[in-house]
Amino acid sequence: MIDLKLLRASPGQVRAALARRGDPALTRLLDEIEALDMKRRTLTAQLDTLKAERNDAAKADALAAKSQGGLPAAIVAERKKLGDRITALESELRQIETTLEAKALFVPNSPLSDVPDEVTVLRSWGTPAPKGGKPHWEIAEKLGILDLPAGAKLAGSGFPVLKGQGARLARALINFMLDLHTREHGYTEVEPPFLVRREVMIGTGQLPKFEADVYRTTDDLFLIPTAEVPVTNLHRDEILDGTTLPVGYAAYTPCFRREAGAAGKDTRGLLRVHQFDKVELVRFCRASDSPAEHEKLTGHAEAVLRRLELPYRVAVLAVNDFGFAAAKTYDLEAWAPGVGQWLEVSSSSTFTDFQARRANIRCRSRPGEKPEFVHTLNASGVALPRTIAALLETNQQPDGSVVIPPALVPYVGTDRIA
RNA sequence: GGACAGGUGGGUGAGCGGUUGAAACCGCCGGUCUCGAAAACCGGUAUGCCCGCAAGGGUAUCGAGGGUUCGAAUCCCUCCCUGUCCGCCA
Repeated sequence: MIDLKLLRASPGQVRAALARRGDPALTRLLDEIEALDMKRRTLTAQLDTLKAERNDAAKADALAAKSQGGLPAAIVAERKKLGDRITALESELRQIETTLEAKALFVPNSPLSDVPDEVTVLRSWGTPAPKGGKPHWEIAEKLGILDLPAGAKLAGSGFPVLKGQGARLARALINFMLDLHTREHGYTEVEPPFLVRREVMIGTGQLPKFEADVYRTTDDLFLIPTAEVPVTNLHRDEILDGTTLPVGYAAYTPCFRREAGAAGKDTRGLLRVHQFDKVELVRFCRASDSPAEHEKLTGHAEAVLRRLELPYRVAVLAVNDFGFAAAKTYDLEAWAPGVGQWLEVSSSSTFTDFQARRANIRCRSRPGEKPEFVHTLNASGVALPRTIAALLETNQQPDGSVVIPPALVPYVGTDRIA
């Protein structure tokens, strides 16, 4: 949520930062917001004066009513007039505030100043295998661990079915990742609801703008597109004790996304699906700590790929290329030699106070101090389908079998899927 | 799903339609006392918005949103949530 006070205090600065996102419609939106904010303040001032008048009168009337057993009709009429005026102005104000909020919810987060104009690869790890070999869907189909037609029969395209060692592999990855993050990175494991209320989706920024991308149930609950949604909102409307920050949560959930993608190369196999599993990392910290926290968080996601011995690279996304709510995003891309692509298996973002404002998550550094908004961050740690794709393609053998990386062997229960 | 009972500040818990942001207790912070601590005592302890450089002032908030009224924590309506019993069920 945009900071209206900041917009008021330094409109030039706010506009310049948002302009980098390259959306020309934003300027007009900000104009409207500024005008509404102005109206709101004028009206609020008027109303407060009238209400002060009413409160003073009510106190006097209370005494009079008690001693005289009632109020003169003239007084009652006068008070009623004042009351009616207040009611009228209040409904006007309410309408302005509703409109203002509706518009404000469509303003994206301001990118941090160190976000580049072009996507930039920052570092890479491991030695990518030469492009070649089979794509993961061919490997998996041959091994009988992936059944795309079965998924299509049940729910349509984009709903893969994992079978046998494939299902086992998915479960192994989930357990491996959760163990890593909870035991070595200090995260608290959470299993949240997979359906959430509308306001929860608004809190993290999926709504109101991206309603078309998410699934909604008939009783107005939404299937989570990521665990970020329920886990970040865990602390909505709270004032956290600043001395306990930062805190981190790790959550496994399925994720549901409609995002209608055209059929074709990118939608083949496991690369883009409507339902997938993911272990998500969410962190809450004080504002001053968030840049360092973002690096730490990204490192936690990287650790997964290193343990799995999957070559990857880290890129900082360009200013016009990352999500609505994010202020800065790193993508982790694992190399998949079969399809010959770097696959985005994790996105690591800092949201500064954008989500905290929407979800009203604050902290107090010391008792008695004014509460301030926390900063929220999250990263996939990591998403399963593309990781499985990279894993299968990287470790495929000439005989069609797939070698399991040592870190995963105890979880899969075998060192090779054949 | 059906029937009741409830939702008050960090917690417990009072509150007749009228100077109630709200008693009391607990907790927390500061102070006195002490070599230090405990105990005791004293004081302070919500958040948003608006005005103001500040000091401060105004206003709103008793689950949420509407309504009645000169005036609502208190009355009415809708919704949300919690508890208990019944039904159903992994």
